[in-house]
Amino acid sequence: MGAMPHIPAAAKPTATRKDVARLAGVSTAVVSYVVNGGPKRVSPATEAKVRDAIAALGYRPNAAARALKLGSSEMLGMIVPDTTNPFFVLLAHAVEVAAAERGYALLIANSDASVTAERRHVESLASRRVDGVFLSSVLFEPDLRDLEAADISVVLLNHSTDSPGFASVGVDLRGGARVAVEHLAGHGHRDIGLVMGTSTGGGQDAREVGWLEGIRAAGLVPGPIVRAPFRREDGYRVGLELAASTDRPTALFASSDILAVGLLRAFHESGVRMPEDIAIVSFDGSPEAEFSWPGLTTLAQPIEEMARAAVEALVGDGPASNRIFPPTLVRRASCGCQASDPLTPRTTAAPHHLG
Amino acid sequence: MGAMPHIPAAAKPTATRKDVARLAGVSTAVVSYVVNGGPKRVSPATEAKVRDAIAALGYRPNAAARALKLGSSEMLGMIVPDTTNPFFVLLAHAVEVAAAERGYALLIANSDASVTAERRHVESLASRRVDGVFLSSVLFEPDLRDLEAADISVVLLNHSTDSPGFASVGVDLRGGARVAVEHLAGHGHRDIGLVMGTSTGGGQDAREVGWLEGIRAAGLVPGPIVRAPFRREDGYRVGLELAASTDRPTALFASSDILAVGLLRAFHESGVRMPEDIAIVSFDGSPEAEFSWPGLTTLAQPIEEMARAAVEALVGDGPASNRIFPPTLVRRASCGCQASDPLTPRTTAAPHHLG
DNA sequence: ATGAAAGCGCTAACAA
DNA sequence: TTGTTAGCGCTTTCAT
Repeated sequence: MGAMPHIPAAAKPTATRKDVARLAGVSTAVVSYVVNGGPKRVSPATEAKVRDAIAALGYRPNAAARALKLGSSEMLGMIVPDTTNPFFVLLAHAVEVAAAERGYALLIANSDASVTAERRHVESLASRRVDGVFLSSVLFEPDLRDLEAADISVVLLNHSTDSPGFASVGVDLRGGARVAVEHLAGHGHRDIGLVMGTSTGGGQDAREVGWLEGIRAAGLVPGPIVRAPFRREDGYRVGLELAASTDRPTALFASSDILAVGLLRAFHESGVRMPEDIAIVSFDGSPEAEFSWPGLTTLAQPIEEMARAAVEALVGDGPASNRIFPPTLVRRASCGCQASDPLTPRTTAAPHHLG
Repeated sequence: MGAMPHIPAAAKPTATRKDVARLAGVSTAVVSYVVNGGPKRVSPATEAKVRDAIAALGYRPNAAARALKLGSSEMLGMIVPDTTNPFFVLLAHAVEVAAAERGYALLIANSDASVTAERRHVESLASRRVDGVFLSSVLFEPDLRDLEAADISVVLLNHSTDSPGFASVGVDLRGGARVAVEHLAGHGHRDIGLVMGTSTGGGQDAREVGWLEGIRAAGLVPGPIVRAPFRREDGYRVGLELAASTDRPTALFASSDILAVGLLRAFHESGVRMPEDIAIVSFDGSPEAEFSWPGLTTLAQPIEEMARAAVEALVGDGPASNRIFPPTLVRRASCGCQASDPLTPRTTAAPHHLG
């Protein structure tokens, strides 16, 4: 306990509902009615007495008891695969806000891209009887058995393939990638490579499909594909290789901002100018893309909307659905759009929308 | 519940401890003993029977019931002021890991630098009967009354002034700032400015004190002080002003990496070269400092250690203490240390440690 | 409009 | 070594 900030002598045992009832001269049921605003009505006079007693005692309902009785903890869980990636961090924060709006607290667990940790966390969340979990899984095809067994609802967050029977919220990876490539082609590029993030599960990432579609649509030949884990340092590593290679493409689509951040750094060190020597468009729309040098043209994910949709899917009462949101192309300097590269204003003016 | 991923027909009511007891042919107490490993011993044979029953039923203890009985939720709360700042995000993650090591889940709440939100979250955490909270307050002198009233332990995380009676964990802001300035002075700079982040509460930030100390120690005259909120865009804004000013200092100490990231961007746009025209040292040691261009020399906070110490302070049994950790100077290119600016290896070799 | 009381699932003191 | 049982604080049905 060493951390108590006050003089222990003052420690009064936490007031319970019974104490309030006694002080207010009513039954415990009545206290419940006023605290919860129902299910029965109470007369204004008694209500006032109860409120006074609550205030006098500093009474605070015990969430555990409530959860036990109700069978609902009014908590939601979220499993985040990578706190090193600002995209997930922003997403988690947005979810926390959206959940709070509906009275739910959020228990966040980081799986750090480990399947074992993911399972362990599912276990812990199930035990805590969360009312549902947002799973941003490492796996392409996440293992939902534990969740099923525990009879807890899931929404797959950041999942972009339609999976009948599951609720999911994601972004249109394929369409976004395609827009990226077409944008680059619009700048006159004919040799457009792909820097693709690799994830744990198998399965092909839709960004790769979209990239290829964009290439085909522009009547081009696919440029080189480079693969690396979704981390800045791996983007850096492959950037160094790309910079040194003799048949370097003139443009690159990077499947994530953090990969692009690594590329930027590698190209700077190698004296490869952007966008003159190589143009880049990336994916996510994180703050790092905005403040990098040059600013990264990126497909911004509508994080708040996705978070809201996910919460709705989890605790709302619509049917299970697969919601796919379109990303927005935010033009900055890395693709060649802006020569002077002024900072993108926060309130993005008239962005290009997909779909 | 539209989000259920399985065929509802299969939904079996969650097994309780009583079901396990029945199936194993023992009493509920015995089940408790094996689940909790005590307080009584059970024979290996019965233990096996119980474990089988648990597995067969997919039994999972109900944390709410346990919390109600024990008066402890085995959850800790953390109030984070700004999820836009990677430092806090990393810190929260480290705390989550450290807490998990001791069997605690972490309920994270973002106050977004709002005092109202901070209070609301304290309220909610208190109601959920968390066993303690980590408070990274917006306020210089946080308001602990609610926490006291709720009789819940607190450790002030990211709090660097000694406050008798409170447990706190922080970094040596003053010493770090001083090292930064001395390092810059060592590079020959005589005009060293300060870009200071402003926070909600009053009170002087120790980094400002340290900066001044460093200046004095080097026998210099204080350079200009510029103040801005702790955000990338504000760093950018003041960077633009600094770039345009006629009596710009030759070096800058920025009180946070994110401020420095904004400065970097502004200087690039303005054609101010770093470190040639202006050298920069910042504070925190976030990944953004590592991947920026040029790489930022920064005072890295020992986040994992701080997190561990905070958890220890909250749930360990030592006396309340004020732990101050020394930051480490990580040399990169922004101060003028590295001409070629290769990426700092992850395993920082022989860094300079503060006393 | 208010009250009495059962019971949510679990722990641990006490009994056997 | 194992079993019985009294609550933890709350919600809500069923009386009054």
